[in-house]
Amino acid sequence: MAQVRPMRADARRNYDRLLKVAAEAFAEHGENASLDDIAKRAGVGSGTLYRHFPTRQALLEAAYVDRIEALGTRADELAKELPPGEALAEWLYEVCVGTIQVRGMKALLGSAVADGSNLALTACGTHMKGATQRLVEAAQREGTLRQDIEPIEVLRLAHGVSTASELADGQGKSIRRYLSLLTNGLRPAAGSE
Amino acid sequence: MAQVRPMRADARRNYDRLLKVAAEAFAEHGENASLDDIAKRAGVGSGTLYRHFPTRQALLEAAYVDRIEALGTRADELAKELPPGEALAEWLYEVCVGTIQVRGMKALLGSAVADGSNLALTACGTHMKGATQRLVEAAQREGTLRQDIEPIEVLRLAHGVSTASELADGQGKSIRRYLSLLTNGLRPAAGSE
DNA sequence: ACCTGAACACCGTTCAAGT
DNA sequence: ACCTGAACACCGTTCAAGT
Repeated sequence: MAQVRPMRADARRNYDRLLKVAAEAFAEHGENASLDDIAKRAGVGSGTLYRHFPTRQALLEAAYVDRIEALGTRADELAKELPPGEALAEWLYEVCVGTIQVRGMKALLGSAVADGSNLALTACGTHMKGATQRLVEAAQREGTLRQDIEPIEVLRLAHGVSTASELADGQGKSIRRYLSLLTNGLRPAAGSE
Repeated sequence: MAQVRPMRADARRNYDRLLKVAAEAFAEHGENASLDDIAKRAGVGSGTLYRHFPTRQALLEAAYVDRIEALGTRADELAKELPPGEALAEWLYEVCVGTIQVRGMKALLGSAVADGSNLALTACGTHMKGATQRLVEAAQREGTLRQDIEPIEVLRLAHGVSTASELADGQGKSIRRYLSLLTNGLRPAAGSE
């Protein structure tokens, strides 16, 4: 976390513009938005883009890391306002809505919870897993969520719900419905309390 | 369904080789396999590929239409062997396994159940929807599946389960588990029988 | 009637030259 | 130290020329 050498003013300017433009482009065109186009719209050479963000994934993550952090904060707010089971459900709803409204975020969150993702590799992954863990464990203590489920699995299943909702209509009209089916399935079996 | 003019022998040969190679390529590299590569491996010019299959989607569908038909047949077999609810669950399992083992099929089935897909547009869509409808309605009559769910929604949710399983591990080890959570969620509410 | 492959457009990525 | 943009490789798609 050491504050490495501050950027030169022009570098800083380019970096910020790239992030802003990238967030727009990914939101509009999805994770495969043209990098060349992003560089052009930010008014920099393509090499500059690669200097700052060596991979598409790096740019994608940097573009949305603040949104991800906001989701983490939101989790804690909900945990204070609602009983654990409802807090989890509502948080997952907001996560799903985000992934559908901002097209690039679905890919980002997907790769964050994918099998190979080293925790260390993604700041986003760390935030998401932390937030989920707090909500999931509270719901399990409360007894409204099966004990035999891992936090990360909940995120993966929510990602599946987003995918299904995406198929149902371009927007997220089915998220609420599909998520409640999932929540149903995740409740402890009737006789096991 | 009129048997339009038979193909010239060389055209037929090219058509068949393209399908064979395409099925392999899509299975291995997913829906974005290089079309140029497919043409080369089939030993034809790229123009020939476009003549037979004007869009990537058309080739993808043609490459797997027999597999999709097989799934339709399989649905009827299972309906004879098992009680409706179990038949549906087992069939969805086999569908999910297919979409994960053969990489291109996930995209194909996804687009078949996507919002905009005109029934007419895809033979695959028609097969899948028909098979699902038979299984779903039987399970609803039996009382093991909520009444308020459409057959196509079951397919979309199964697609979501595939997506979640893909995130969990490269193969389909979690399909069984995630699918049973879904089945749980789809059971009629306790008091509503 | 069908096939071929050159030609074009587009995109990602690298790197020599510039400041 | 950082930026630029030309250069290269790759892929999708079209179409004039060939059989």
